[in-house]
Amino acid sequence: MSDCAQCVVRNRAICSGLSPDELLALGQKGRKQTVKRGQTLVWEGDDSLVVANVITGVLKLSVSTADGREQIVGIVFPSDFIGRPFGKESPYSVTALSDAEVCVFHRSTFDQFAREHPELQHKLLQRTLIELDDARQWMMLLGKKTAEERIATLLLRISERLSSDGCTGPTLNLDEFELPMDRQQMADILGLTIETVSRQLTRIKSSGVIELPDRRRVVIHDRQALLDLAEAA
Amino acid sequence: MSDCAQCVVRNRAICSGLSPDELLALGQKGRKQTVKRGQTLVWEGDDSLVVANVITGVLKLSVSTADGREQIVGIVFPSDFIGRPFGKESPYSVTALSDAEVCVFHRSTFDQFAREHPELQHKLLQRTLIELDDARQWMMLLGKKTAEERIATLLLRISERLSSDGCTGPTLNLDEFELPMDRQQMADILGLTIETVSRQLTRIKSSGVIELPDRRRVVIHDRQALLDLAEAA
DNA sequence: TCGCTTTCTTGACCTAGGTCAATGATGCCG
DNA sequence: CGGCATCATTGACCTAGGTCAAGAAAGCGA
Repeated sequence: MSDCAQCVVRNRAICSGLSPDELLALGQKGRKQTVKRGQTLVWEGDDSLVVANVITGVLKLSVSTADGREQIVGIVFPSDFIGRPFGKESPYSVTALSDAEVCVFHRSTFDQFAREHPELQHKLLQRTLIELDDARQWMMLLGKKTAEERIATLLLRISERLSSDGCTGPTLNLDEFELPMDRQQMADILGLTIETVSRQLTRIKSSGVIELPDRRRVVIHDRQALLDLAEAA
Repeated sequence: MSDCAQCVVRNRAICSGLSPDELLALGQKGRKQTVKRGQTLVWEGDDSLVVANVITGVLKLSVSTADGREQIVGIVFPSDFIGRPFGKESPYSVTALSDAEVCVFHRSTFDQFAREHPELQHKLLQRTLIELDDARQWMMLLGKKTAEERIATLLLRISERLSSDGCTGPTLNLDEFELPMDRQQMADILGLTIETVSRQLTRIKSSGVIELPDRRRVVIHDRQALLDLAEAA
């Protein structure tokens, strides 16, 4: 890794609390890697050899049953952290949903560095706690919400997440965005089938709350209505 | 708190890495509290004022929708940690499923102590990472598993968790245990209704894989068969 | 621009699990 | 004990969402 000081996610990634020389030390241990859409960086059950920061792109975390059912258990955006520090096996696969750039570390190297730098470990803890809160919110969605509520919730979450990325670029319009995934992947996140996702999207579209100019693009016309559809906590 | 050195969970709780004098310092900041079955220690959305270690008993973490649907997003056993350090609001309620004893700290006091003791923070991080892995396994269950698979998975998980508690007592029989929750709570964990839970339990019982001597008691006759029913990752 | 492939939508039908309503157990307190 | 309240089971029925099967619409390489 050459220059962390120029990194587009330097203010939001876990590196952000480090002093300039710590940053340099950590930076020397990492390397930038590009990942093509569809490429899997880590396989479920494999030894967890790497961790990484996401610089650009979107990736999914997924687990599968023996008979091939897949559940997406997390979506990872720029500035997010990937991988399972302090653990031998990765409990999920990490796969790119779009072309992506990540900043990769050997897990053992990173683990050691983290243990020697409490500030980094604290950042990691904070982030993990937030991820846990998110995962639990998602458990509520998967356990108790209707298909329509799930779709509405997902659209809102993605729109929030994508717009909050814009700290280096111009402020993005919260109400118009590109889905970083196809219908099947939406289904795998929401615990639904692709047909149900499609049907609910057309339903919400017909009601005028959203518009779908093309497969990936979403325009939210009435955010309050969408919030009402998403209901709940 | 008087005597951490005698604490029954001292070897497994997050305190376990601390030196004797650190333990003493932390111990002086905490206090033992009993919680009655059904009593709520922390409310969803409230300011998160306390964190705690569970000494005895079982508690649930739950989130609710505006219209009263409840999802249990975590079950907490002795030696587990409760609460949301480094965060203002608790994203879930914490309620006792049985009478329980917990060792409570003011959140801000605990936060500060943790920041000053990297070893404690590391333990907390490790534990949070495991909880996150568990939550994600549960997302798979909620998103993709059938009612029968869910029930089988829950029974196995509880039996593992209860038997691993026995580090101070005699080794408990893994295959016979008391459910720390009623049918409604099982339903709320599994994203099912009470009727479905009941039906699936009788189905599995009829097949001879388990026995249900009374409301709470479970005997696993054929663990492998139960594993097969639980299937998946 | 033309095929070819992949993705998405839509329709017809089915089923796992939800809902509603009794009925049966099991406490528990007097 | 005996009467009530809680909890669990069971049955009959219903429905949200799954399954299966066509199409329709994009993307894309030549």
